Amino acid sequence: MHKPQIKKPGKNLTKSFFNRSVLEVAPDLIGATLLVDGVGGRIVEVEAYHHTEPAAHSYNGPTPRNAVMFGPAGYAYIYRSYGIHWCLNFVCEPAGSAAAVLIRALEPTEGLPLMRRRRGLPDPRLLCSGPGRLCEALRVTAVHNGLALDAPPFALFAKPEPVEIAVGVRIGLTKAVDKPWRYGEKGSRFLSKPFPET
DNA sequence: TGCCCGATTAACT
DNA sequence: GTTAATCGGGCAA
Repeated sequence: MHKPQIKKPGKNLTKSFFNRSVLEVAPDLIGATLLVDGVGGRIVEVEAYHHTEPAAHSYNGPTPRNAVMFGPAGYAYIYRSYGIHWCLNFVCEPAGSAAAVLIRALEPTEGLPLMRRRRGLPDPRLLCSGPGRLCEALRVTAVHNGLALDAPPFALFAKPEPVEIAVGVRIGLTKAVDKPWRYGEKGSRFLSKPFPET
């Protein structure tokens, strides 16, 4: 009689969600839920990249590594960072824009024991607070490069309610350092770095 | 072919 | 605050 209710964090995100300006999609992702094989949490920090600015991997045109960025919206672009870490991006805008959103931090909600084991650290704040960290916690690697975001192993749900957004400059760059294309949930304790107070 | 450096992290002092 | 770890992309030669 009582129907077991799967509590969805929000409505499923489709490819059309990503087929917009990367500067609209990026803040819209704050508060959305990202799961990989059922493990993940709420997105609390992202950065936008676009081929027209020199900080983007796509700035110098297509290569084997960044090919996915030049494809259609709604797919995962994954690259190796500093020879050590993996970083996860969502491709946005019509094919050829080579625009993407880097997922920088999650608030862990699903599969915490598994994430703790993968990370080897008990502190929930250190599970997904950084692009390399969250890829390790969700076990995202090159095998996910080019996969659609609206099909397993990915699951994405829109934010169920509005979120207060903080804006700042992107982290770890030497080029185009002044663009305010970093977005986060204001006051979140799961950011890779705090946003400077206004 | 060789060289430099990066959308990072953790373990140091 | 500093630095080692570690490797593929991109460019010069």
